[in-house]
Amino acid sequence: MTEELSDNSSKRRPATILDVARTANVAVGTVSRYLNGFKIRRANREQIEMAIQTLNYTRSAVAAAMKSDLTHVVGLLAPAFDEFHGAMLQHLSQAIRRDGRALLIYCHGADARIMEEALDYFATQRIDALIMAGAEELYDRVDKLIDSGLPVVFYNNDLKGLTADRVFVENRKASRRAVDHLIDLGHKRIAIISGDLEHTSGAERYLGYQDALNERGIALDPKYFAKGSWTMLGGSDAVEKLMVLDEPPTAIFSASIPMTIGALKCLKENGRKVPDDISIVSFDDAPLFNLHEPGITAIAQPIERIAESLATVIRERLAQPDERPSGRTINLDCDIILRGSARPVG
Amino acid sequence: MTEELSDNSSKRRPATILDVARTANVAVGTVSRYLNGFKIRRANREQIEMAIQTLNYTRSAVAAAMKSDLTHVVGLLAPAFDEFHGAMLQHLSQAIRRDGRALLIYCHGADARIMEEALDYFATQRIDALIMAGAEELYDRVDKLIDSGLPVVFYNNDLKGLTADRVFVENRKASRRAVDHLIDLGHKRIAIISGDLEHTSGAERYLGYQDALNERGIALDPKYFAKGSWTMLGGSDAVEKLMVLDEPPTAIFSASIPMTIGALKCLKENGRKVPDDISIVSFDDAPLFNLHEPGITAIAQPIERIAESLATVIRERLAQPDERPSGRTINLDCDIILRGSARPVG
DNA sequence: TTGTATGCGTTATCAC
DNA sequence: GTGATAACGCATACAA
Repeated sequence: MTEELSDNSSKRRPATILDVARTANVAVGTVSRYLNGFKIRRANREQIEMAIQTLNYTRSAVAAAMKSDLTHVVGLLAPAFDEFHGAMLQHLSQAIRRDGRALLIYCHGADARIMEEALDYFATQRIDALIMAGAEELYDRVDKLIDSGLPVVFYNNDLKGLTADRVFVENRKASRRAVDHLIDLGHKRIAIISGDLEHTSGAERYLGYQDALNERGIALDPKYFAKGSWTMLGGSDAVEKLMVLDEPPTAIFSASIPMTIGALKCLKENGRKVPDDISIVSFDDAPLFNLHEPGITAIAQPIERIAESLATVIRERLAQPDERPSGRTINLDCDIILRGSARPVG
Repeated sequence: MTEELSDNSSKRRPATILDVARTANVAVGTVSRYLNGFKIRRANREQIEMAIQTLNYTRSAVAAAMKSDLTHVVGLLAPAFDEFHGAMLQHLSQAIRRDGRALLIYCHGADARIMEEALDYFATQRIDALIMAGAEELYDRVDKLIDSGLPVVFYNNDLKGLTADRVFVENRKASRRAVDHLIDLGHKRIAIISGDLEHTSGAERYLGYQDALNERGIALDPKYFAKGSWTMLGGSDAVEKLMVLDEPPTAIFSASIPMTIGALKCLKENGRKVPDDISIVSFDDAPLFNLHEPGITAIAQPIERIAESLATVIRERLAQPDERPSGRTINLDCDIILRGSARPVG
């Protein structure tokens, strides 16, 4: 009975805008106006500030969201948080922080069921925007989400046909440059450890590989195509197959960090020296690639600029809630970092 | 004027529980009960399910949160998303997903101002629980948060004196084992590249270093203490100082991955071979440490179990909202992974 | 079991 | 500028 009154330390409900209004002797509207940065009478402002202090008032974003339909939360659907996604997340988080928002993250580990679950969760949570790598299986559901008014931004992998913003890197161009580099060094038997071709980034990296070979008059040889499925295990399996070929490749282009690591591991276990026995170039750079002996020549995505671009796109989209144009696409260039893992053939 | 009616594709407001009730010819209460998994009449259930389908209804977590005071969102305040935090985040995210929750993340980059900003943001968002590494500067504010009823879980660094749950690893014991290993190999001039001693994890790792030396009768020599401040740059600076000593160390214990990388980089640039010229052991393991030549002997934190423990602690705490006991502490053991970077002295 | 009515903490729309 | 009041969408106590 007296419980509720006596126990005022642990379960006391937080002060509301109403409490503040009462304590400050003003109307709730006035407090609300103050909180939202509108001009109010000076005397009132001081009263309100004092009341907020004494009551320890914190405005409830959830109640505010009911009216404004804005949660100040941005969803991020990502497969994992490896080197690339970790770095990306860090910069992204810091970038949208400046707009008063934060990231609500869902990690799906390439499981389609979890992706759908994530979409449901995000829909329920009424996030302001969604950042995700496209996945064909999700077309209908993402379409619905977009249709319901949720701004979506794709990165890494496209989901074509949907009205959304997009931030990508020039996968094809960069891959071509990487393979060009190998050709420049005299390599002709160049293998690719490819990501999933259903992913646009996987497909484009393969196309870049193809471009380079075509342009330099080197015939595309299917036996030098090894699927690595983006994973470390896939990378080592791929190298395993490549090594037993009659004419094994003299150089490898690996389409991602985990696959590169797998490849290096397999090479090492089989006593193949990089770059003496075989050259390798990796798409995506890792801090330790520089320290590895030899240093791993790699394509570096401009992670910071990707994050900045994502933040900018979202900021601008959310600043004009009514517009719904066809969506913009940003394409960022990558750098190639020359280190020791690729050397002249022979 | 007719705008609102004609434009029913882009701006149509989402269906509410009320719409569902109307379409299904039942009362809102019934729909609510259905949504929350209570038993209702079969015919009604079918009507409701159909209505939800046709109306494309998605329950609003924000409205629900107003009543229940539960947002199903857990805050995570982290300094960065490097190897350790990235892996941790991934497992944590997947673990709490099973409880229907997701992580709202704020990245502070060791900036106290941003940490406070994060706390404010989290308070406003009415998260269900907060996971964070302790930081002395935040004592008062976190205290207030806890006092207001927010369950807090500390990891990595403690913030002593607060009533909260805690999930840590045995930093001291593991560090001692690492240094023991070096002593076993005959090293006597063993340096530590230390993290920040204000952080409990930094302090404990130092204590473990000290324990090992003490127990084996090796005098603690202040010139072998080098502060690395957790960063890569700090790591290389520390090694720089160590190398110009009259009697440089024959072995180094580095208290974190970035510092280890910095140390290796500096060693390499100065032509010092690991382990021929100097041995090194790292606290925290990285995937590429295995590939490095030589492999880096490292202490591996049980990241998955940390994540699981955090998830469990939160699950249980949230299952008993009324209890407010003194908080439990979980201490997890680390593994030491022997590779080639430490070898007998001489 | 089901329907009704009220409250959760804000913001926005009015008159004043 | 300010004060009163009506939503926002859901959950729930209570009556039926």
